[in-house]
Parts: sequence; C-alpha cells; structure tokens
Amino acid sequence: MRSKPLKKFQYEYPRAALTADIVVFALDEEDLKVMLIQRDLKPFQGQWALPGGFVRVNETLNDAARRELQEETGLKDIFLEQLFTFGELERDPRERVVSIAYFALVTLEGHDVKASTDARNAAWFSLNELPELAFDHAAILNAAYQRLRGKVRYQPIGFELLPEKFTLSQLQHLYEVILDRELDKRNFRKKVLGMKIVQETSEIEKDVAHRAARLYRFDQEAYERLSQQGYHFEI
Amino acid sequence: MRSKPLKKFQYEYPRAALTADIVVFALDEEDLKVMLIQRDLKPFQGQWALPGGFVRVNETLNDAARRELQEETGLKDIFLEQLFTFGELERDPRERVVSIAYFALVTLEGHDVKASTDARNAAWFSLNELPELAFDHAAILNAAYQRLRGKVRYQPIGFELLPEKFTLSQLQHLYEVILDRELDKRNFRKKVLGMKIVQETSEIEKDVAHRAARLYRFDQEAYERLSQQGYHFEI
DNA sequence: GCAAAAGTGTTCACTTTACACCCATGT
DNA sequence: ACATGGGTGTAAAGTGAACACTTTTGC
Repeated sequence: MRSKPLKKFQYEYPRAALTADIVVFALDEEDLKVMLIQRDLKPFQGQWALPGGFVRVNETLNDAARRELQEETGLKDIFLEQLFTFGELERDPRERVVSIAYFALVTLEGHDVKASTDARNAAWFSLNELPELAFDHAAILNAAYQRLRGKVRYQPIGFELLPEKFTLSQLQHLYEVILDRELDKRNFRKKVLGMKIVQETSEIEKDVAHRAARLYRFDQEAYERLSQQGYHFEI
Repeated sequence: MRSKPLKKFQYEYPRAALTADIVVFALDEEDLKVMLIQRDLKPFQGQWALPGGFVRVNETLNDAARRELQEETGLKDIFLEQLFTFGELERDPRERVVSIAYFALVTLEGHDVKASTDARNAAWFSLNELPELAFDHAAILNAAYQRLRGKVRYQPIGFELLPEKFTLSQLQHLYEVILDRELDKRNFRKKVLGMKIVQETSEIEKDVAHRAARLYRFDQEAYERLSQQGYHFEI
C-alpha cells in the first residue's frame, strides 16, 4: 500500500469538503425509477448511493454535477437543476461534507446506461423498491421526489421524461405516476391540447396490438412565447 | 502590521470557502425593504452587501445563517429558509467561495435593528432604490425576490411580514406590494376569510384618523389541520 | 369477431371576476 | 361636515369534474 500524497493545501481555518449528488429520475412503462450506484469504497462500501462526488475547486457546481453524473453513470446532456444543499454536521462519518444536491430527468430511450464504460455499478430502482441508501441519501432522494411532484404541475418539465414524440396517453400516464392519482382521460386531453404547447405530428405509434395513437411533440418555443405573455402552465 | 497566523489546516486537494448570505425582507407602509450592510473590509470596502459570512466547519448551514444575521444586524428568531447555492468561479475576487443563500422574512415592529450593538452599518433599502451591491449579491437578491413572489401565493408565509395582529387591509396591501398588482377588496376579503386560517380578534386598530379596522391573527394550527386534510392554500 | 386502447362532448357545480355604496371615526 | 379608509352582496363568465360510447387496429 502506498503512502498518502503530501497534503499541500493549507488554510487558516478548517474547511468542509463539497460534493454534488444527483437524483436522476426516469420513467418506464410501470413507474418512476431512480438511478443509484453501488459504492466500491468505504464508507458504506457495497451499499447503494446517489451518483455524485467531490466538487473541484475550479469547476462550478453545475459542472461538477454533470461531470460526476457522466463519470459514474454515462448520462449526459440531460435536464439538471439544483435542488437543495445539505449541510448537517454528521452527514458523512469521515469529516464535514456539504453536499449540493441536484435533480435530473432523463428519457430511458437513447440514454443507455450500460453503454457507459464505468457504469457496471449503476442501476435503475423503482421508487417503491429502494435499497437502504448510504449517508443521508434517502432524505435527499425524498426531497427530490417532493420537488418533482410539486414542480411537474406548474412547469412543463414532465416532457423531459418522455421521448421526443409521445402519445397523449403516455403523457397522462406520466402525470398519474408522478402525482400518484388517476386523471380523467377526456379532461386531460382537453386541457393539454387547449394549452397549445404540444404539437401534433403526422406520425402514429408503431407495433402496438391495438389502434395506434397519434404522436405529439412538446413545443418549447410556443411555451416560451406564452410564458412571456403571462401564461401560466398548470396541470 | 502583524504577520498572518500559521495556516494549520491542510488538505489533499484545494477547497472552496463556504459562506452563508441572507436576504432579509420586511414591509413598511410603502413597499418591500431589504436589509443591507456596508462592508468595512476589502474587497468591495464601503459598498453595500447582503449580511452573511463564513460557515464554520462545525456548524450547520442554518446555524451559520442565523449566527451571521444576528452578529451583523441583530435580527434573530425570524423566518429563514434556504434559497439557492451560488457557486460560480469568480464570485469572489480573492478565491473560490461558494455561498449558500437564504431568504428571511421579518416584521419591522419588534425587531429594531438599531438596538443591535454591531449594526451601525446595517440599513433597510427599498427594492426600487437599491445601491450597487458587492459580489454577485444583486443576483442573489433577485433570486430571493422571485422566490418570495412565487411562494407567497401558495404558502402562508406572508404573515411573517406582518405583526401578530393585523387588519385585512394590511394583508391585502402586502400581497399587492409583493405581487405588484392591485387586488379587489371584496374578493380578497371573501377569499381570505373563506380559508378559515385567520382568526378574528376582539381588538381593533388604534390611532387612525378614520374608522378603525378589526384585527385578525394568523391561525397556524388551523392551517396545519387543513393542510393535512389536503387543503391547498392559494391567493 | 374480439381484445385493447384511441378518441370524442355535454352537463352541472363551483370558483373567479367585476362592480358601488353606506358606515364609522377623527379632525 | 368632511375626509379617510372599513365593510358589505350579487350577477355573469369561466373553469373544473363527472361521465359512456364509438372507432381503429392487430391478432
């Protein structure tokens, strides 16, 4: 075993270490999933934890979150938003660590986790079947879920969980899973189409054993135009 | 000039310094105010800035925010909530500093800033007449204002800006100032009284040159009871 | 032809908005 | 008596919720 490198960075007062941890949500046919990684180092070796790691002194918090996410799970170019900063004293048994938590949304299609080189320890877990988590990551995950539930109703972020083209039933299912209640099909469609922020495409679903549904796409520009006019998205 | 103390705290990698900065809002007869302090040290010496300072390695982020606030402004026991963490690289010209920003609400009555010992540099500023601010504090302040505007509509935090007993006109004025639009008196009163979370007291306003208004108080318990029953506050 | 999901309107209850006058008090 | 804000109701419009059947497609 080699000796530790020389500790070269000295300060007048002790300093906390800074980490970024990311709660990545995705949606499959069944329910909401979260990405977890299995730790191969102490502490909590072998336990599941949120992807994340130390913030470097010359990178922004956002950059750190994106870098760690890509290194540990292969995910990149996804929706990412700062969530909350966790700073309890005993979060990490080794020393004082303050963590800036992020939450991220991703479509399962086209973001193959297994394709990533260093992701042999990464896996999706259903929110209902979570393993025990390292550190205070259960609390972070919970905060992220609450945020998602709150935010999805008045900001059009749900689309980040769907492929570019989707059916209205998929969209409805998304809201039903996240809000954990059933929605009325006719009222839902009326509302969504009335908002004028989803665009009908000329395509329909493929390979389904029943009538194929029309595909729509989220119209970001229309949304921004309406937003500026004081329009208020709400489901 | 004495020499710097020995730098005793050493780490394997360089670390950012951590600060907590607080945006304190209050309301007077006219409009929304923010508490600022005039810096007596470099950098930005003499310029106005948000109250705040370094987080100690063995105190939580909340504790740091409360401590700094009391040290610099004398304010204590007030509504305080984490806002956002600012981590751009060049926020502070000296070195990498990550700041956890808080926003706070306070009643002007009973929180006399001048009574505080170390607050000779603290003052309230109207949001419309802000001086140039140090660091990225203008951005922090703006984020706090947006948060206040968003949050006040669906959480009963506005009461934190009023004295314990208040008139419905004061409450309406509060929403008009924060949301920056006029509200209809009859509709406002109907809505607020219909929510059953303000309690009529037997008292009335004093020393006004017109008919004295009835005083009400916010009923926290009723609010929590209703919240648990799925009730959703909204103005 | 049957299973499975797509697609489509109307009614009723409730909520939101607009609006104007008399009342109580202090000076 | 007058100036100042306090306090009150109603009607019209708009929004949200409940509800069931026909259509299309693959097997």
